[in-house]
Amino acid sequence: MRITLQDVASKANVSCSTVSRVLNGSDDRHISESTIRRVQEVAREMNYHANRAARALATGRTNTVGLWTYAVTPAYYSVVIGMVLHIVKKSGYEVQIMQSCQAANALQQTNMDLHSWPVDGIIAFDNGQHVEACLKNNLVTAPIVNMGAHCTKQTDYVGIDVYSGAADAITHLFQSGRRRIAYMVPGNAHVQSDPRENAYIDVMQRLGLQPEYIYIPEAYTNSYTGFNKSWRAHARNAVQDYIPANGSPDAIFCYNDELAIGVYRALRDLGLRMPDDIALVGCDGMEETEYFDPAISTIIQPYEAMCKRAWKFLQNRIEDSSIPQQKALLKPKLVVRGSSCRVSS
Amino acid sequence: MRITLQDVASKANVSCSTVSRVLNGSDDRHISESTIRRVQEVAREMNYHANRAARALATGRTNTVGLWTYAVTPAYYSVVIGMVLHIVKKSGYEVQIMQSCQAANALQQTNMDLHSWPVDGIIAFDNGQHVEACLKNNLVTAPIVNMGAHCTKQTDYVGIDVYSGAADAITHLFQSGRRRIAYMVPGNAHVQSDPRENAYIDVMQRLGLQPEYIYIPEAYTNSYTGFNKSWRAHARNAVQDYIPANGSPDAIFCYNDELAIGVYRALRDLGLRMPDDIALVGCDGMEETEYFDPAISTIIQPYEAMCKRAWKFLQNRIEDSSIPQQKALLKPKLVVRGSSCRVSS
DNA sequence: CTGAAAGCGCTAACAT
DNA sequence: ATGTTAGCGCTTTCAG
Repeated sequence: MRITLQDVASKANVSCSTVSRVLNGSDDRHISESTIRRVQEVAREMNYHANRAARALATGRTNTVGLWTYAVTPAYYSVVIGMVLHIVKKSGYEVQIMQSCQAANALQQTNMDLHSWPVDGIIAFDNGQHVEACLKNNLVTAPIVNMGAHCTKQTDYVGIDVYSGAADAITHLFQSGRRRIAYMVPGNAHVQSDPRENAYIDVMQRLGLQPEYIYIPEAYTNSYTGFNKSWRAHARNAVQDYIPANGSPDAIFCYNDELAIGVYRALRDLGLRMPDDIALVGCDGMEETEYFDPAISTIIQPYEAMCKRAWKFLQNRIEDSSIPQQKALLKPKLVVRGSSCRVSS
Repeated sequence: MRITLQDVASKANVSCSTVSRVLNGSDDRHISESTIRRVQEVAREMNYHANRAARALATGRTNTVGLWTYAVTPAYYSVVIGMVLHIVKKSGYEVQIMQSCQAANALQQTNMDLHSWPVDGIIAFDNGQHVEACLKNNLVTAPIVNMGAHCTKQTDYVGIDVYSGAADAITHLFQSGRRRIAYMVPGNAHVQSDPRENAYIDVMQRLGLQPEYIYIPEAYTNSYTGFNKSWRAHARNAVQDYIPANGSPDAIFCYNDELAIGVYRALRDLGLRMPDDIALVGCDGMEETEYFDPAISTIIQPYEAMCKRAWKFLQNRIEDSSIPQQKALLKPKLVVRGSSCRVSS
């Protein structure tokens, strides 16, 4: 069977408390060098590893952090998930992924998850509203760090200033001569009061231009799992319908890169050339945007820095819950490519 | 604090064993209808949820399954991960993701993971070799179901017959007049004895054609995490170097779609037209392949069926470890698009 | 510096 | 049909 603390203790001729102390490196107690060495050696040669369940029961801490994400899809979500797994596991924690995209019962689901296997802390990615709802309903006792473009300010957070990135994008389009600049956005609830959209509205107004929306029906984007048809397909369909009916804008700025890729394909379908006939800018910095021809302009988000910072914040908070609120705001970066500008490709 | 079984028991005026029995629905015991109803009601109104750590300690089962994957990246890995999470969580299990891509210490890492929080079972995706290594070293006691194109036959498995898909692809290229058909493949260890490659070798030989390889250096693909430059970039570079030096093949068949996308871009860089000058076929069925222009031909894998089947197999095995080996082999499907054929797009 | 013992919340014999 | 009790493997007072 599995090796227990007792097994190690017997073999090393000490009590299990001693083994526990050695292996956890408790500082307050002094243990003789020789005992330490002996115990460590025995533990290693027996290939001993503490049973986390038992430890969790004894300490009340699970050494697990929850990762809240809207979905797990081959887009920026998975980039962030991969990074968080990598970073957090290095610190000896496990990661438990919770998807909040089953919109209808998200709260209830979260409630279950939280109660069944209490986590020591939560990293929430782009889920400000969900976080606020959980807080309001007293669902969570574990500390939360919120990160991404849609952060609540009620917790520690590592935000990304998408507003500035989006403003840069609109300005760039204007400066390269575009006037009819449309914004493509999913109509679903989880993106209410989106900074990209606010930037779009503000900058368009300042420039004296008329906002123009291309919507993706809420129904399509509301329950996005690996099983569904993706946002790309819906974006493609939307543009295929929209442009013949309304004529072509000079530029389309998209809520994210998945949509931009769908739009890209629709424009090719319709025989419109980028950047000559129409300019295209996405958002998020998904790597594949660079592989289209022309490459698709986008707003690159500093995901790695964001994840590392968030985990640092969470560790601080777990260690001492009384520290003042931790805040950071990272800047994304507009990358102009061939889809919106004749210069580069 | 958290609600315990005892709290519920007190409030319902029963013992905790009764509560436990009611909530777990033990069949062998009979409990009065009224008690059942009362306990359930109290539990619900107190928002009681069992502590998994305590349960795990008592039962020796964690209600957690390990998901072994090579990496977490915005490619087919994340499609599969999203599906597994979805499917497995619905059965009340937690999922613990383990990445085996840190090649050097994969075994050691796995060893640690396995011992620290024992899982009830493991779903291993595309990791046959790693699975075999773990088996050989007696690292695993939990049952394993291996799924994907690289399965070991030593466990229950849900394989995908990529050999046939790849053979179809080569045949298709030949039939549309291609003769110099190159195969692009990463040179790293985790794909030794790959069915695609075997199919390539066999079919080329049968057709009397000379195999031709475009390699991606092992160093690049060996430690693929979210932090690294992706395979796409390496594929692009490889082709940018290869074709000027060796002239252009009539067709390139790629180990996966990420590579195909990199190749796509390199061909555009070099001014080569698809499908006129050269044909391109990828493998895996990543959705974005459809959004390039021309759309990239690929081999679509039945991921959803695979995941569901694998979980079924694992549940069977967990329930009764003595059942005979469970095997399934699913067929992928070649999808011919504009990158390899003038007809469709 | 080390050991003994209580207890974390739950399940599963074993009683009744 | 329900209650009592003995652990599961670990941490952590409290003794010594």
